[in-house]
Amino acid sequence: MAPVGPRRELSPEKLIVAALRLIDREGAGAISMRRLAAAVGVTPMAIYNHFASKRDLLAAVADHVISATRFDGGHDDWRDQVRHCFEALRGLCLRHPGLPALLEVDGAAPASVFAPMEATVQALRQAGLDDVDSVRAYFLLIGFTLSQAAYQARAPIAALEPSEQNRAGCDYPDTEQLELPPSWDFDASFAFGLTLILDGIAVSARQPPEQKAG
Amino acid sequence: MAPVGPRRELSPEKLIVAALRLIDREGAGAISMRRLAAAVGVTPMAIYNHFASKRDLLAAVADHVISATRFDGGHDDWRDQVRHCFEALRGLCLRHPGLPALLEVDGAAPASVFAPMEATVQALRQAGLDDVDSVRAYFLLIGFTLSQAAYQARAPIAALEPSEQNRAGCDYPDTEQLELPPSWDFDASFAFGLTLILDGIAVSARQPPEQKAG
DNA sequence: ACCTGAACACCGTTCAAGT
DNA sequence: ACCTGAACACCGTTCAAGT
Repeated sequence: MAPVGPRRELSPEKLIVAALRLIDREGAGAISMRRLAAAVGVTPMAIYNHFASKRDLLAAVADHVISATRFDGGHDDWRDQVRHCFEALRGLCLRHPGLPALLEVDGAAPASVFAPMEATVQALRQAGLDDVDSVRAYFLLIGFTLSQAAYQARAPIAALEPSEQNRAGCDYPDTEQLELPPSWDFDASFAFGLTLILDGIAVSARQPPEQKAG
Repeated sequence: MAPVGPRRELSPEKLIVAALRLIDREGAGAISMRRLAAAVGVTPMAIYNHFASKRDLLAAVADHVISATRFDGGHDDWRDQVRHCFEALRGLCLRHPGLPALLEVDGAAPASVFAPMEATVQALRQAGLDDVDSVRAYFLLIGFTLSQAAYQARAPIAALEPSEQNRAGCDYPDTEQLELPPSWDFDASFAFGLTLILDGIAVSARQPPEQKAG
């Protein structure tokens, strides 16, 4: 006889994975204790043997996703380090479109939000910022990255894309007359913002901005 | 006999004002059709005579707050213009702490989010950015402003402030050893970020950064 | 046109049992 | 230790009446 696996068919890990799949597939708003329970074939109250509350469960889901990622790319240049960190975070958000909304839930932002902070603060110190300015720049970077990702995740449903038909008849003449491409390039928009912030950090740290081609 | 006022004691405006007061006092998560109805002394279903859905109501609340604000300060310098615009938006968020959360609700971000866009795009054109980069910079600015305000509104409840006790034992040595003041100065953090972004825009536009004292 | 009351299909969570 | 089932106090919204 092969030794049987763990008798318990339910576990925190199994719940986390099922919750993440539910969130990725139907959005962060679609998850409920009852739907998650049904998805793993169990009674809603069974979940409470593994998590004290829905909030705790969501925090664990966020932590599971974030702690599986390395934000420190081991780059020498502080710009490369910061770039790597927030491109990794953005990649995470694109693969798990519910993640930004998850981190906005009160108390669901877990200790793991300090992981990208660690990598960033190291880099910004190297750039010449002091402790307080490093944390300030970190909040700017993470706010920018998460809001862009949340916006992108919402865009297809909420029709918030700055495309032609959303701006038509909005009573703001300059906004209406903007010449924008028919579909918004979120990748380019993120790259633009990240470079802009890095240039701003360089100015704060009295370093020259990055060399530009052309 | 003085002419009587409108016979109708319920109106969209009355509902909007009551909803805003409820949101300001108990947070955006505390509002429900039933609680709002009770607050104005009416049956929940009476609201549906004035708004098609809860989402429509929340959008109207956000619109009411935002459209009462002038984001264009009429400044000549593009930096002053952008500063004015986002300081006004931030002031709005501080007076109505539920506003950032409100704008994150799917579809509740109303046409009025284009009001700060108008003032910003005008200024950024003047700075020398093209249409696409102006919109990109606008998204950066509004994402930064709203995320900072949301973070600040959440901080007292969610204990997310980067103060000593929240970072203790978080397994990230550099983060733990940061020398930060015991209470976080959100105003200074916002000012830092705004200046940093303006400097970054200046670099993008190939303009010299702002002159610094000292 | 505007408001009510009952009802439907949901929530998160507590509590008392079962094994 | 772990799971169930019933129940409580909520949701947003539909529907049929009332005026």
